[in-house]
Amino acid sequence: MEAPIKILIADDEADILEIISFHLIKAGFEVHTAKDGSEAIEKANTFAPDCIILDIMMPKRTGFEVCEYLRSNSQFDKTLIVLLTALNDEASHIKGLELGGDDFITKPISPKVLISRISALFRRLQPSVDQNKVINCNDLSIDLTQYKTTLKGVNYVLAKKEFELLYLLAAQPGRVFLRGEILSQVWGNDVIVGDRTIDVHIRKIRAKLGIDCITTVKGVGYKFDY
Amino acid sequence: MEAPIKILIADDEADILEIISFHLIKAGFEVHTAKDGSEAIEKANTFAPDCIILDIMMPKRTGFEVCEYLRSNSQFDKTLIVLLTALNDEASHIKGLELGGDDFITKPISPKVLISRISALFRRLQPSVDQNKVINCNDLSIDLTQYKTTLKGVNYVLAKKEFELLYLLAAQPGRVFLRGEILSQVWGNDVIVGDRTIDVHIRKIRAKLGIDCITTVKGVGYKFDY
DNA sequence: AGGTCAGTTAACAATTTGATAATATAGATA
DNA sequence: TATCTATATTATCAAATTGTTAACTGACCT
Repeated sequence: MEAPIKILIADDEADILEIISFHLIKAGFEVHTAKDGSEAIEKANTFAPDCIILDIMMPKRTGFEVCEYLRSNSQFDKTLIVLLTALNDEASHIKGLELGGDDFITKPISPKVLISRISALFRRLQPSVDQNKVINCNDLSIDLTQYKTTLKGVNYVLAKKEFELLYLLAAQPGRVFLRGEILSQVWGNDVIVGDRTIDVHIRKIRAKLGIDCITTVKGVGYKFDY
Repeated sequence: MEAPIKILIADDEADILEIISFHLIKAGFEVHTAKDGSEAIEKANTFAPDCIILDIMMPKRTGFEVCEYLRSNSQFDKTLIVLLTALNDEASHIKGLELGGDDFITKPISPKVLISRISALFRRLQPSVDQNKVINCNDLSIDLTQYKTTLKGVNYVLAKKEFELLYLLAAQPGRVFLRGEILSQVWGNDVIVGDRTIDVHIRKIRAKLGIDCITTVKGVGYKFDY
């Protein structure tokens, strides 16, 4: 199971927060709330949500201001921003999108429509995420460009060979890699190392991650199975 | 100059076709039109547009049917689909998005809003190489135009090479840069400098900023992580 | 001429990694 | 069960890699 998508909702009307939260949670999202613009920025930094729903008319900072702040901060590059407003005003609509908003929805909002629209946005966002050689399997994520391995959101530091070995196996889950294949892929054809070397690295991966994601196929090789 | 973005509009009302075409062309898009669902499919195949705007109520085939056809065809995976309708009906709205539509807009349509929304969709679709010369990450700001680095509002003076190195890494937070990449990006391909040079500069950056924003990935390279 | 500073390098320390050997264990087979 | 084989485990050491410091060079300024 993958980590749930995190959504932050910011609105000063408690009723709206409540009803939208309810529906989003029911739809399987992890939801956080904020009651004004400042709190929205605070919680955005704390929770690193995947999507932020901002009411435009809010105390302390307007939705526009929050949007502008988020878009000037590269850590929120991939964060979807949905703006809400009671007034169906063309200028606001355009301004919201120009400030970097991804969607602009006019109240009254139908929760179902809101969820549909958010889902549509995520559907589009997804492909750009795994373009950078990330393997996702259940709650395990292996990112080649970042040399980063996370399990249930927690980061595990693997050494170079360990990482390359895990990445090789995980790239084709279930497929058995012969020892020879592993040697030539991870160590290269000219390097000669003993057979036990693979075992030791496999062991280190299993120990570090604490899960049994690599299965031994006796007399044949290893496979990723998780 | 890049090739213009191609948009196909399908609507049975000639007025609407005309007015939207006019505005889209003025906004720099290449526009094709279709007056019913069948023609839309035909022209989609011929012109391979980047975006297709579909009225739902059309002769021969409805916008829903066209949308469904396009989405069942992998060559249109990356094609944006925007659905238009005169009736603000929640069920249609949801249906349109569930069929794979990227946006759903209710008539009457403001051409400016339509263009804003389409632009917002393209902004997300194209992993735009950040033209922004200022990188902001948490309380750290790196301004290329001013060669200025501030942390929590305090200015830190980095030397040229230090700055360029930090800027390179921070431009893609999390991504590991190989030593070779760093050398060719910061020092240039022809310059030959010793191995320790990078380390020493990294060290100076870490010392000056006083924060651990650069992570070493042993045997691989360095990454910005803050 | 003297001083300062960025950039580089050399030398060495500190650390991490990888490979091996030795031993233990599990699984299969007779 | 005894035996054999393949793998698991552990400890150890060598090698690779990076961190750190200080010294050197040349540019630029006074």
